Amino acid sequence: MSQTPRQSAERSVPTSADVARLAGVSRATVSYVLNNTSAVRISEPTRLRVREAAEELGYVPHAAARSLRAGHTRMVLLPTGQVPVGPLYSRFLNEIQWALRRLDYTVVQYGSMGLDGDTAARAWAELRPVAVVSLGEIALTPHGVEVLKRSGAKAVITLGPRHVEGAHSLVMDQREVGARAAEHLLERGRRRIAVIMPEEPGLDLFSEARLAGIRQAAEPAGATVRAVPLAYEEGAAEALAARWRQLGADAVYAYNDEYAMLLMRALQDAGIGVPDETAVIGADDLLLGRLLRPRLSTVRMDFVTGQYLAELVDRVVREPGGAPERHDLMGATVVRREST
Amino acid sequence: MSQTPRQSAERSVPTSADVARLAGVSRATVSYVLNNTSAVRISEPTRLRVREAAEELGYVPHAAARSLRAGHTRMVLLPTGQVPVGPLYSRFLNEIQWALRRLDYTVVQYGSMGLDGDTAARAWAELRPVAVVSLGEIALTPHGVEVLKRSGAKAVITLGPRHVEGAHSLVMDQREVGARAAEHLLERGRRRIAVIMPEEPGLDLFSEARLAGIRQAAEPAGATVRAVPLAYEEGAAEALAARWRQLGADAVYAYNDEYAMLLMRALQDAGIGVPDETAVIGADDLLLGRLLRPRLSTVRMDFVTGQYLAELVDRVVREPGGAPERHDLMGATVVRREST
DNA sequence: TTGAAAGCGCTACCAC
DNA sequence: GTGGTAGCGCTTTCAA
Repeated sequence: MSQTPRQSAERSVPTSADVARLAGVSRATVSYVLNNTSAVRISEPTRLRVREAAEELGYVPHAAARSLRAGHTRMVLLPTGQVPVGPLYSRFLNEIQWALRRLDYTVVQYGSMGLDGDTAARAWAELRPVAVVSLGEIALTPHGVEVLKRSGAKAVITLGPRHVEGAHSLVMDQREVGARAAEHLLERGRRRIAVIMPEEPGLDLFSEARLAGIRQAAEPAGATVRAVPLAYEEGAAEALAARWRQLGADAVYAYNDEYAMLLMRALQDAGIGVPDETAVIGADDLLLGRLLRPRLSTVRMDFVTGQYLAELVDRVVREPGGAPERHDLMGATVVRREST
Repeated sequence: MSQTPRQSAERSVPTSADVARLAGVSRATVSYVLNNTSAVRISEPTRLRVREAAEELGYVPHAAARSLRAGHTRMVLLPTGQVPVGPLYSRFLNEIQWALRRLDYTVVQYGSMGLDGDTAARAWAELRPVAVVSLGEIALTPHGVEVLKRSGAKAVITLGPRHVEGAHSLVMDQREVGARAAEHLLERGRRRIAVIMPEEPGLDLFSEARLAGIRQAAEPAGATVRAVPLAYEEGAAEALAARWRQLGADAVYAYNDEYAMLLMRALQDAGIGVPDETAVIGADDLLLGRLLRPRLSTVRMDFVTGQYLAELVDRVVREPGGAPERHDLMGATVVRREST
């Protein structure tokens, strides 16, 4: 045996060979029984003996060995990056897991914080997933997609602001969010728009795109747009509110409802009238946004459902031939409440 | 070849044998070079040839094959259940992933929604993780722990309300949270306590324990405790507020700050004074709780850090002999603000 | 310095 | 009905 011996003290992990020995049958038979292989008929007494032996030993099949032999896996890899972006995202994550499990895939989230796109892609490829669904937190490059496909991934699906060469991309153009917000603010007669940029890491992909959308919509109309960084802390919001009038803004788009609420409270405490002096709008339509007064206006996104995405994964896995598709699907609508 | 041939159309996944062939060396040499095996000296020209060949083919090693050969993995499994319970939890999840990655473990989150404890344990065991850190969303049984250990898991660590036989348990007794809240309310002269129980699934383990803690602290002191279900929706909160006076409560503990804020707003809109008529206290010390007026009182938990837990995992993996330990570590303190 | 070969656990082909 | 066995991709011992 070329392998170093196991630590003698502990009983070693039972294999199908152990089950076979205990049941007095061959490993093949064990495999047939435990997998209910229909192509082969095993007598009832034998089945029983095998099952009992497996039970007694606490046998659990070795997924790696199985997939090595099979030449493929049913693993769908969901890379996760920084902190989940919000409740919307969490809900989506749950949905897709549910839906994929129902389609008999094994869903594995793989934390990839601090890895750049190509390093991450390599790490994912080592696991030989049948599909990778990148939720846009890690920037997947065309090269990364290529690596994954070469490693056997049938489906590489990205959900994010941009199309990625070679992958099926669900393009959610976050600029839409900014554009809708800007149009709304313009309509309300505002011309000097501040845009809150979260200082927390990992949100850049979203916040930059939303800012760009605002610029595109507002500047041609003669409005000014100014990016203002803000950390998600009470003190930071207070400090910003204290110098708010110097900014000379008559409206603010605040990345999402959480930042918007934080800022709105600080503005109010500093004696700045909302919406009279400054209109405030967020995004994501969180329930909490309805609790402050005035109620927070927001931009709601029509997020793709997990069910839809799971079905897409399954379709592409079964029919990998199809050319990479690009779906543009982000729709965004303003929910006007009292803060604008 | 007993395996069904690959689809002829697609180029098959490159293996180390392909690399060896292209570089004109043996598979052994490829392995030495790519793993920088120090026990063996390979000439620089050979190294280069191997590296180039690997690069050209886009070779990525097969993790399953590697761990099958090695007889063990560096995978730490983090089962995830329902929706993350809150921002506290998300932060913790990130921390532990970071810390474990630094210790050279591969962190994998495995969605286990809708599986009961033992089924889930079996599914986890198939992956042969070196450690499992159960965050208490899935109820791990002593039998489940046994299955995992038999499958080679060196460390099984649970973080939850109860100790689990055979595992290292970090016992966070959520009753503490309820007890602190109750003591605080009693101290403020309240005697009829309502306890909001979320109707959303997956929170029972926490909410029930917190309720029990309130009962233990309040009832001996002559206060009454009444559980009141509430869905996380504006309408539900409104309806509850409308019949609030019939409940005859002078204080409410609302599971966490989000439910507390939702309810507090509804109470205020219904003309019920907070804290005069009804005191409101939440839990988790969310930033958002400081935005409403009156500011929300809350119970803050001293959560174990991800760093600490990662080090525990590593220690147990390296020294699996130690007897399962039980650490009681939940501390909870009231943060009094204006709502009580 | 490099190569041949064994074997990790499993499944599926083929022979009995 | 059941068993023998090859071989999935990889690492590592041993021999050359």
